[in-house]
Amino acid sequence: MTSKQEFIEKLRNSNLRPTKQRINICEVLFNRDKTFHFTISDLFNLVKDKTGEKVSLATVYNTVHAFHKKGYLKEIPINSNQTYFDTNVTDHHHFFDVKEEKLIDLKNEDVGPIEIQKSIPGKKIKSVEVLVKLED
Amino acid sequence: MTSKQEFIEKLRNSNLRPTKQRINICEVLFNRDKTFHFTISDLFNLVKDKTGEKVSLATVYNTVHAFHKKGYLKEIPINSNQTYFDTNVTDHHHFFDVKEEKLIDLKNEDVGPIEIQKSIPGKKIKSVEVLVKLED
DNA sequence: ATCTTCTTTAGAATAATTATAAACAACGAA
DNA sequence: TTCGTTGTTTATAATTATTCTAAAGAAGAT
Repeated sequence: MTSKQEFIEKLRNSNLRPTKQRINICEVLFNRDKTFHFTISDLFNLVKDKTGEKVSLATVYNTVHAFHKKGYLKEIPINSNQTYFDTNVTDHHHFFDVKEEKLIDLKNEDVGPIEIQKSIPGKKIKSVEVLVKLED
Repeated sequence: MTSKQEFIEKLRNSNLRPTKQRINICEVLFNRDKTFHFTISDLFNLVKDKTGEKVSLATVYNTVHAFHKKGYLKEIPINSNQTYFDTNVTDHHHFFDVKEEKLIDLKNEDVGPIEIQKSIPGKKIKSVEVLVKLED
């Protein structure tokens, strides 16, 4: 069970004051067992459903972006018109079930080490992400 | 050098009639040596610059989508507000220069073999793609 | 308490994409 | 070739995701 104190700490670390609305957002994001893949729209609706309190869309965007910047959320690249985020911020990869449009986590040990044998002068590697598409 | 006949064939295979506008689009897309990464907006501007003839944005969208559906173009998943396409439809990997918002192809031999040690019952792997983000 | 600074919010602004519908072009049969 | 059918182009409107704005309200420090 994740405590309110942890939420407040996360918010403070992200340079956000712990307001009622933001704590409700944390409740939906982090008070769960399994990793959570979501769009802003998903989150917006879940906050209302789970806490019974309305939060404005702008607050959801603002909070998610701050968490993302701080590294408490990870953005996931899939072909979609909406941006997906993930509460699992460890270095990991994804299956994407093309038919069902569903994301599935891959543990780091599920994918062998990836060697990049090319470099661009003046640039360094920020991240390496693998997307494995699945079909029937 | 790619011929007009090839463009017409690609268009017909995609269930599109070969019109002047669509052939102009093909000219920009396929009449080149190296692989081409683009957004719809890039393509729209290049058609005007390269052929001297204006094409409506709607026609560009419609043609690109048909080619994508048929497999003549590939969509590249990057975290961006715009959708990127690639004329290289083989399985391959990418660098993405986050600052300059530019895609760079990685040859298959630039990336070591990738082992996926997990499987989902009833599903098989369709593709494995790596996106390497670069920063300064 | 009080003052400053940050936050919330509804609604407006923006940007990418998709839909619409009227004028027009390609196709194919006679 | 001509004509009817069907697909296409286009400007523009509609839609959708996201960001911005500015006024009212809440948190933090003293």
